[in-house]
Amino acid sequence: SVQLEMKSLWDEFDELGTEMIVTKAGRRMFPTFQVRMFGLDPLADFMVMMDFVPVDDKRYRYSFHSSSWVVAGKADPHMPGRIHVHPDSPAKGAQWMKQIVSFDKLKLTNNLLDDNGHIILNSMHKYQPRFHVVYVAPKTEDVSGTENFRTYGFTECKFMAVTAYQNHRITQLKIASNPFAKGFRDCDPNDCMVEVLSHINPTCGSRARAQHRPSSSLQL
Amino acid sequence: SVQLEMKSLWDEFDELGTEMIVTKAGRRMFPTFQVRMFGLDPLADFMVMMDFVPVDDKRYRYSFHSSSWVVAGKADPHMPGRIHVHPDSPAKGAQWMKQIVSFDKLKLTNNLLDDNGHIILNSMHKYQPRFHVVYVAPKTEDVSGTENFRTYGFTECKFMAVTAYQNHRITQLKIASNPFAKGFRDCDPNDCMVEVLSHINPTCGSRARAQHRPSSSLQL
DNA sequence: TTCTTGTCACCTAGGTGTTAATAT
DNA sequence: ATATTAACACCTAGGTGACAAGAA
Repeated sequence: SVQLEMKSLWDEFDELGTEMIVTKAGRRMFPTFQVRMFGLDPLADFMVMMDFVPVDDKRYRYSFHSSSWVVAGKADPHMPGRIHVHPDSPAKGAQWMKQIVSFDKLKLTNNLLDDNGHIILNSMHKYQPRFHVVYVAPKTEDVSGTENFRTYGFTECKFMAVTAYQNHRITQLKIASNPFAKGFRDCDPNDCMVEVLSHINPTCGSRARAQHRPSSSLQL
Repeated sequence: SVQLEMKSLWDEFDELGTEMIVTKAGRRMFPTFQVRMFGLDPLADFMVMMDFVPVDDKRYRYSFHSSSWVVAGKADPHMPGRIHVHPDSPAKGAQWMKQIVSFDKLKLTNNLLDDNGHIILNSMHKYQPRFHVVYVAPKTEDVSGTENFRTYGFTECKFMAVTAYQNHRITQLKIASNPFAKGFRDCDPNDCMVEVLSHINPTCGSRARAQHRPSSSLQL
């Protein structure tokens, strides 16, 4: 079985409507997709991978008037989705289970001609991440006719691919929870979103940036 | 067969008497040990690893008077040396051959109780790096009695383990050639050791640091 | 209008030799 | 004397959203 790591953070994003940036060069996901794995044969070899499936056949746009996503037509054509194989693959079951499996090298792009092996997505379309475990049979073993892989879907990880954030609350939650965005936090180091980030161990040591408009202070 | 990468740089250090820093937390080697591999079976699995053997049974100290290393007694007891397995192991021959194999995760320590898996060395002792390729036989194959590994020694990579640099010329060559030490270069960005570093692609964009004593300017 | 792109200041994360203090 | 340690300024390398300019 598989357990999503940082589930409470994913849920918090999901309630607002998660957005993930896609860029030409490739952008990491935040939150990072991470899982704990259980019940594997410790001595057998497994490949571990992710892919992304369209949630529906629609194209969306963000209505700032209603602060919500609205359907904007039929989906653009979906190419067959790429698969991101975890770089530690293949490895023994014991190896996968002894630590959190993190897909922090995975990047999302909107470049249809990408040749960096990144995941290609259409902006303004909705996707859901999937997780796959593939059993690597020894050459001596006959696996024809037996199910040698398993797929896990995570609905709480669904997101809209965007080139720029649409929902301002998503932006603020990213800033509040992603350490690399610490430079955009406008709060005191000692009084900093502790309740919202209780699941992260928040070291908010940034000084406020005066250039921000004060009206954008955190209100989630 | 195996070819040492950056051999000209290694030779340059070797002529001065290479020194490598060892610390409690672990220190990377510079130059980094990197090789190109040839002639492997592309479809077979191999493990690739390094270890370090004492060059002799002596302890040294640096004589500043003669600017050279002199014997300071019998070697301290050598523990059985640890082996650093390249993190990409195991992998197919094709994988190893298609790019430079770099041991940039390898760290040297003088902490006899190290539990980070670093290579433990005695300071003021001389060592030589070795490179090993181990053939991983399929379970069906009988390899008893056959040589299933090969070892390569690199005399031009021998070095003295130290906790602080002794030979000032080594310090200067490290500063001149290691990008992470760029902050200690005291030269113009446009006129910067190009002849010494011709094998590195020197981007020497650092401003001079006034606090250095000018007498230490590069004279290799 | 709506969406995308490139540049930027500001971070995280970690690899350098220096230096002063400490150990042996 | 000689060798080691720990804190430090200064780098490399790369992940953030903001912003202005450009494209559709």
